Amino acid sequence: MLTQERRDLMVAYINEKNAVTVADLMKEFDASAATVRRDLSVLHDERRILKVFGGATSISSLDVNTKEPSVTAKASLNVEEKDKISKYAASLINDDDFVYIDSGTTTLEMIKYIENTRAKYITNGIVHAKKLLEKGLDTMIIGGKCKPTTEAIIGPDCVEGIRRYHFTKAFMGTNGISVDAGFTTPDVDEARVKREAVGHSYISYILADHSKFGQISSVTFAEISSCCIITDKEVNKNYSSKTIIKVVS
Amino acid sequence: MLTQERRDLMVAYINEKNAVTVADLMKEFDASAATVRRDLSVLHDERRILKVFGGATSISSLDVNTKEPSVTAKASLNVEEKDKISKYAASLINDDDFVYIDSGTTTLEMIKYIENTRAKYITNGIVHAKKLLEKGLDTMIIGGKCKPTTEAIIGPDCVEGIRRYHFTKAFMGTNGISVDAGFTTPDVDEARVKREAVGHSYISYILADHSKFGQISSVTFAEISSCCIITDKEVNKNYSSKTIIKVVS
DNA sequence: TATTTTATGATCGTTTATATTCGCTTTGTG
DNA sequence: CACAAAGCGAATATAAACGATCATAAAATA
Repeated sequence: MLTQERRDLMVAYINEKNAVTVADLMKEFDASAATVRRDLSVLHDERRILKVFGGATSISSLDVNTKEPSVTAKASLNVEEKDKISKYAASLINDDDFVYIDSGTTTLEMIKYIENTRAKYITNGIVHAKKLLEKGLDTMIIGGKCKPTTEAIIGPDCVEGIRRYHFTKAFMGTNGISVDAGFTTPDVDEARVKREAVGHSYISYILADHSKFGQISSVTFAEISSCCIITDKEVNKNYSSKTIIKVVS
Repeated sequence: MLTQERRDLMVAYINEKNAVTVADLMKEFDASAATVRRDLSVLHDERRILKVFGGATSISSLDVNTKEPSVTAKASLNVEEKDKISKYAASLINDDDFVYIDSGTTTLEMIKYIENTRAKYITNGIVHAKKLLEKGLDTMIIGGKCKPTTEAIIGPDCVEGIRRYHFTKAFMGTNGISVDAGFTTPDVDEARVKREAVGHSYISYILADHSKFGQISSVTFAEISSCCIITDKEVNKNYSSKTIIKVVS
């Protein structure tokens, strides 16, 4: 059997079983322990499996949730709500709109549902730009420094880049919403970019599920009354007096 | 049996079996090991199969991303040569370099081999930026309009964006190299971006396998003497008098 | 027919994959 | 905590596979 063939089959085998020992693989593929370990090391380097002590596990079972490792179980439950929010946000885009799409997972979700091909789109998310292009949309990207973790574009060049445009609609993500602190995010540089984007948009929409209400991160990027919040549940009447909230059923 | 006929049948055979050894093919097609290997090398360069140690595997089984399905059998892609060129180019990057990486497949290959984490990188390729980030490198992206097919960033904003930087090294792709026409590419907008990048770099390297020599596309983006060519084979002595050529063994 | 181009098979030094062995580290259990 | 068992990476030797080269044969071209 070919080396490559054995490794390909090994990946399939591990994915099927989800977790296997070195001994299992030795029997299954009739190879020595050294060979199996070598294979696992290679496949691990290729990111095709996860090599662990004693054997290997499928990578796919974990990879789904690794996007935001610090997020607690509480937040990850709101998948369905986020989906509805994204869908509604996408439906707001009209012909000839000049749309800014903020980096972040919520806005990324939104791109799936965008249907309007007559609008123009601009984003500071690398993955966002790629997704927009794949949908055949008229896409632009803001230049600047790339942030490793979130694959967002930030920095002074980015801020300056935004400054020359005037969007009709901006779709933003946030980490916290509070009446006093407004919309907040943990990263200073990201906050600057967000602030500039909101400032250069005719209307700004914040996409946030109900868990974001009452949360405050380190840096404010917009006042509570400057944006329209799209959410799934209005948790507190305090907010309605300050800003417009669209509750998605 | 015709050589071409044998190779066509070989592809079908490999696709059916998904993975075969050289010995298998020798028996099946009654040819020597040398001939089988030669065939496999050709078919690999043509991206019709995957040549691996000991034999070959079907390409469809693994490579989900069939980026260029329209490539005809005749268009040899010179995989091996491109690989060597990319590797050498990557080795040229030093500490504190400010490196521009042009969009395109050849330069994308190059990123795999980049090891210097002390240099700064800037690119107009969306996928390039993503790959650079994944390697943990200090990455920037140029802003502007996104071109759907190549996922490159182009347009006046992009040109203006480049204008404010001064690179120590630029790594460029090209479609054609000619003594008279210089370096050429089919797209006008892409040519403008390339021209600007070369103009703002202390040294510019052109990554091109030997098949690019003598080719001329619609738009010139640099004179023949303005860049250093990194290639695998110097086809014509005419070039050496005009520019510096590094031939990779 | 003479010459060039292309395909093929044999040889040879080099590279790659493998199994085995040997210390060292991790894990689990008393 | 201590100790045994299992797992691990590194080093090594061996066999298979490889690419490069060369000479020959077939096909195309002039």
